[in-house]
Amino acid sequence: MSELTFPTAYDPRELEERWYRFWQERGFFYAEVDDPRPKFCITIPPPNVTGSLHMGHALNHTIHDIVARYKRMKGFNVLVVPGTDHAGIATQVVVEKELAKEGKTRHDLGREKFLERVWQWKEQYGGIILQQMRKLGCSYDWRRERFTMDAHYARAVLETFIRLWQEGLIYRGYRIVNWCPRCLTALSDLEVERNEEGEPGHLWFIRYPLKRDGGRGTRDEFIVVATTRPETMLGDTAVAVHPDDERYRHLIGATVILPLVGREIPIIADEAIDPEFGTGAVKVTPAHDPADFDIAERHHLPKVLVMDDEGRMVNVPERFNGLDRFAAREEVVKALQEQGLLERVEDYRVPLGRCYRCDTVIEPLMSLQWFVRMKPLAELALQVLRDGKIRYLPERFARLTVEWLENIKDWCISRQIWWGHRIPIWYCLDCNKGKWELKRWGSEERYHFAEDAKAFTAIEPPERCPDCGSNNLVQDPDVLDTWFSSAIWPHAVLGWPDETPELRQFYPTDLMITARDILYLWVARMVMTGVKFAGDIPFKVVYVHPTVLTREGKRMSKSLGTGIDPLDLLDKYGADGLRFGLIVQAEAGQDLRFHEERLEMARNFGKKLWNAARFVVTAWDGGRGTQDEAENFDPSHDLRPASLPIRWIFSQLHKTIAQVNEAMENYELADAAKAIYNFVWDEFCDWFVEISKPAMQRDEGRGTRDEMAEVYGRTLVTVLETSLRLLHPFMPFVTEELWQRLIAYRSPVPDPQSLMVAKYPEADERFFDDEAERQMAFLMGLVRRVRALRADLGIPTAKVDIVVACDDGQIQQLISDNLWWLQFVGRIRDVRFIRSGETVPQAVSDLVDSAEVFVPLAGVVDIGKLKERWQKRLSELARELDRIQARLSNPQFVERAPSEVVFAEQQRLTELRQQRETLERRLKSLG
RNA sequence: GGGCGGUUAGCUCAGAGGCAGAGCGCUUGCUUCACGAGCAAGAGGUCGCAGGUUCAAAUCCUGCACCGCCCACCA
Repeated sequence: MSELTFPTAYDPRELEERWYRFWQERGFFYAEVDDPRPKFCITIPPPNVTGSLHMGHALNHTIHDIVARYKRMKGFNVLVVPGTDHAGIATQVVVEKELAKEGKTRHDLGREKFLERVWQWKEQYGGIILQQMRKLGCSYDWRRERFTMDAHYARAVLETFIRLWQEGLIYRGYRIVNWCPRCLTALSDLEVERNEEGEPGHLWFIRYPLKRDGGRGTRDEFIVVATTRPETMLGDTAVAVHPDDERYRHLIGATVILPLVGREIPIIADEAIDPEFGTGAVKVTPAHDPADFDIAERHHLPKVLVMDDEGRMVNVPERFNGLDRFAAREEVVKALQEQGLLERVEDYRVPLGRCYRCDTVIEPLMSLQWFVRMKPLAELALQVLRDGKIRYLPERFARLTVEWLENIKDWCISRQIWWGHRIPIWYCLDCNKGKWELKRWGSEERYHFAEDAKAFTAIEPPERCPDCGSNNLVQDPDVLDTWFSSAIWPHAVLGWPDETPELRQFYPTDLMITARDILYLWVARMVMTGVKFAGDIPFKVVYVHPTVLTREGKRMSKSLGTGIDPLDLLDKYGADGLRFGLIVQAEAGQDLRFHEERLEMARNFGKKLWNAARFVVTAWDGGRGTQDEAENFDPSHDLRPASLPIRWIFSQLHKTIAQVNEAMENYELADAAKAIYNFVWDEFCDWFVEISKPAMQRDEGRGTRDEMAEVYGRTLVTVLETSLRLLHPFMPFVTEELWQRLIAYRSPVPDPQSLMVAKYPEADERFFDDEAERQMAFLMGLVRRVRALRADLGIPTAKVDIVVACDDGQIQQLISDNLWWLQFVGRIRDVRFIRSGETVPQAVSDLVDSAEVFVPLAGVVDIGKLKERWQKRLSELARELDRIQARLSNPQFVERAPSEVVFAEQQRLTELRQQRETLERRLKSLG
């Protein structure tokens, strides 16, 4: 019956869909707050709603789900909270592109209609990536899915803003920000991409004429400054030199006439100037350069803005007015040339910033923005990190985060876009008379309030001004940086600011699994807000997983065409194949050069398991194997003298279990996966299953139910069942399928339970059996030697009689006791023993430890080949002997090395000498 | 400019003082009754370079080279 219903083909796709539905329907993914078991909680890094699963996500969620399933089987009440991020700029850009296809811009719709449109888009496409995670097998609590703009979440965001505001940690002011002239918004420093070597550009050397009647009595006509952005000179308000620079000391305090503009500006001295660079004299453009802004603050210089939001020149002479920044650059250079003020031009690599969303060159620009004062927040994070309250894996990232926090700068949180959490700040038009102006900005009427305008916060839109009662209120038009809302993710998804049971039960979370690139952008900020607002660290462990690279070591990127779509891989190898193939190449702290071959290996492993299970189920129908049986397998009772292989496989199994558990506890997932792979394939399939075949044989008058068949059958089931539980977190689908077949197969009522909620194997040291391992190693060595002799000498496959030369009665006994399976796996008919040193005519031999095994020669054999083989072995022996002898004859070694090392070497020396002797004799006999 | 990581078989990577490993690839043989996506037997390595510590170094220390990443206001 079983033979009929166990399909020969392993088809991942069909069974994966089936089992996911099964798990989902039975509610195995859900965690309840009143579950008495210890909790284990993870909040996933919310992917952008615009996203589709890429290789980074695939790895990230493979790790998430392996850990979740492992902990669940370990008896934890596991909660994984899924969700998505509204991804302000990214999403707005996507929807704008959609509009562009209809020939519209967002201004054609206006703010409100546009937002409606974005919501529509989000409802339609925002869940795609979470669907893809389900295909991967993710066992998350989908009832608790969150979105960073859910009503409740939005309230948490505003609450956070207001609390920071009340503590004076939020301020509004003019600063140089990273301005994207395409997105028309400010960006934080972390949202700007910089190329290490800079980008090709020029360094222009410009002559600034000194004012003649400056009263300094100098004969210099010019001071020469160098710049990479000549167009900004139109906004210069000073020239700066280093105070100790001998070349310019006499000019400090002099006045220059700013070319093309005619403005008189001073020459000042500032320590920040590097005399080595360029000419040592710097043009100071306070409104367009962060360093110059600081200089201007120190010297009370005016700040002249010469560019608008879209990067066009304003407040400049007619010739340049309205020109785009790059056109203006050419025009300025031309004008300077005309006036003979351009001294020279050098090629130069310019350090440029680019918008992380649209790659447009960032313009550093003075702008009125909202900022968070970060020092006090960073201090909180530093404290918990220095106290080691959060463990980073690999550990070095904790130190890097500390260093980043120590040098933290204020965070620009306002964005001039529409999609996002609108800043909960209102202004009263009446109280702020004279401090505002109304400007048209696309479709919007924008009120621009002065830096010192009075503002107040409110969660709900307020009716009246708290000061004057006026209802002429205007909300700040800006929205918050997306990362401001994701910074509160762990506590906000659990219900903060309300004191929900979820928050009480699951916070702090236990693990944060993330890639390196958002360690500062996101992870560090969660630590700050978690400690500040939720009163505790947001997670106990940060697991930083490798970045997935192409096989050439390049970044995977859609635009470069170097990306690989995990969905294709899912189709090709199944979720189990993708998961296992990915995790075995994910070595901690090391970037991952993705190799599809590994997925092939993983899929092959799935098939290997499938076939092994098919063998076990069809070869032995003696009863149901259960987890209970696996747990209660009593070695002292079940392991009879004829069952060395059983003692051996249990020893190996439990050592593997110990190894896997240890690796899992340290999050060394690749090591755990490889340990299971090696055990299942090399030990269970290649040896134990083969050995069990003669034990299970039903003919030759032994009947089908004799004791031996029974013990081997039960062992096969037990070991396989345990292996499936071990492997389940890595390959959840195929293991569930096989486990159900193995366990629930013959039950008339379908078993409602699942491998998902079975107990994860624990090592039982009673099964560790070094003696069995040693004896098996010898016997396996014997089989390998016999096979190798046959393979090398082309001896046909028919069974042969072998002869073993050995004086050790125990070894003879060992071989005799196990001959029943040695015959099968070694294709041996019978064995005969002789004294060591004796020889057998018409036979070839090889050494197994101190024994020698002879295989008869059938007919002609290539003596040359045989000689070659022995000579090679002899020279290996000689090399090894030399090494040991040299070592042992070194008195320093004998004296200083630990005695057990010395002893082991002496043992080995004796053994090798004996082997050499035998080999030399064999060689001589060949003539 | 500062910091971090890497360099081990043809490829991708483990190994962290005491006999150099895995997967893939390669060679040879195999209709062995679970599996050819398999089985069996093999070949293949001055552990980046140069010094040092040690009885003993892929492994620890110093320096160098090359590759990759992060941070930084040299205009």
